[in-house]
Amino acid sequence: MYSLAGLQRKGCPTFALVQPWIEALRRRYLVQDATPLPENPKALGAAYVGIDPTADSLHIGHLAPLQLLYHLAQAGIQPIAVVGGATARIGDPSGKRSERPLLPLELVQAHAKALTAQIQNLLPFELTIVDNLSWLGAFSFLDFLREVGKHITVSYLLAKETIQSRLESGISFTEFAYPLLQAYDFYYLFQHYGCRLQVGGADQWGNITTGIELIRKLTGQEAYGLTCPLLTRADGTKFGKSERGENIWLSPARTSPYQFYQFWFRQADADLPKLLGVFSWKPFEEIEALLQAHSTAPEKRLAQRSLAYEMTARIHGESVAQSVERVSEVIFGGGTLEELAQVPESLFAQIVAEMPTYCIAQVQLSVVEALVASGAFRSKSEVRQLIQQGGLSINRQRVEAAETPLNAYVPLRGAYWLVQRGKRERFWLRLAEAGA
RNA sequence: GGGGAGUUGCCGGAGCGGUCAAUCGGGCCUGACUGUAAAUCAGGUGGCACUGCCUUCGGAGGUUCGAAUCCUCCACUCCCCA
Repeated sequence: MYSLAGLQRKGCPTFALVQPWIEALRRRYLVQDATPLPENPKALGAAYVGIDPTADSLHIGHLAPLQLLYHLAQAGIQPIAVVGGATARIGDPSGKRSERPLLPLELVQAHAKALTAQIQNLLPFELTIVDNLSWLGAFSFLDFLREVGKHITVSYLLAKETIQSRLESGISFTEFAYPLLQAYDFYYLFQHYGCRLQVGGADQWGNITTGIELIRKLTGQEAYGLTCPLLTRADGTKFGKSERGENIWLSPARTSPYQFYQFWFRQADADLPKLLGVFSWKPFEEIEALLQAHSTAPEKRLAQRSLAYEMTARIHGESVAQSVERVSEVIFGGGTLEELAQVPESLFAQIVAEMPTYCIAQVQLSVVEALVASGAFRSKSEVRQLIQQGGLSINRQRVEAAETPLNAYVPLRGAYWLVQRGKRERFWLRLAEAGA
């Protein structure tokens, strides 16, 4: 038996991780904290990760814990994903500065459906997916207080870092009670699926240990917890958001495959060991070889390319990944306008389909007017400023003056202008047919 | 219930009657150098018909030639006492 108190603080290494199966995860940067774990992973029975359906898609922040599940499944542990149809209606205070608005039931259910499908497609093996609404939904408030609440003291919850940090800014009883719901999930899975391990992001440590505590109180048996680090980049900022601060979603409706691919492709060299370790399904040795090859010629961006391809293929499929990769090569390859114009029709169609495209209705416009009218930019000042700074190119040619008429640039295939904003952002401006 | 402090641009945070579209820092954007990397340096960061004009400093009124700055009311946040 171990002391829970000693395990609650994040970031303090609690003991030596000697088991080889854990060591394999650790060198992939997938381990932040763990309770003492059994030597044989099979003793864990099953492992689960919980995801609350607070949006209609997963984003890449959800991937790391699922990767834990992936590797555990490889080690022979049955993987379970809990879609938190019940808990999403309450709101997890972990890592949140302020109270969250309550989500309507129908919305949560729609989200849960979408996430279930995504999770299923994400892991290459049979996976049990359950919704905690199926057991928490039936619980009456009184029964919950009697059967669950009785076993966890307020002071125990108050000691949690996630609760602590919210005491000043305010936390409702609803969110305060959240850890109990998640604890009960763990208990339920322990009883019904023989699940003894819960995994999650580092921010879930408090909730996980609460579950372990509940299981111990109710059954006298031991359960385990394992968290992966919340990813940060080498410069200390949060990983997983675009430069603009938007999430990178798995749903193509929210983040296009092209943008998804580009996101991975742009990662900094210094972050690659971590990113490949965490996200790639390649064997560790293969990753090391790749990093080695990368370091001899970093300008080739071998590692970024490999990572971007693998992730895009996993999420959006092999053929989309190929297409997006080819498109990126053509668009960023630095080819001249002539080369771009001579691209085969089928590839050109692909390029246009994959990249963001903005439409205008007529050509009798200045560059500035056209870009604003198409919706690509929010204001004319923004475009003018960009031009002034030399950051705007159309059809591979730098725009020198804001008043330049758009038709000073000959459109590709009669209707397309390739717009480059800075060195990374590229999109199409398209002349829409009058009737269309 | 009583007393006090506050609400400014993406964030932090100055400004306390005119010279304020608002110091500064962070973030973000762009350029140079490069490799769609990092670091560094430089510039930019409300809108427009751009040497000018228009709309911004919690909301609504008011005082004044003139307000982010003063007054009144309202809303919200925080702190202290009970």
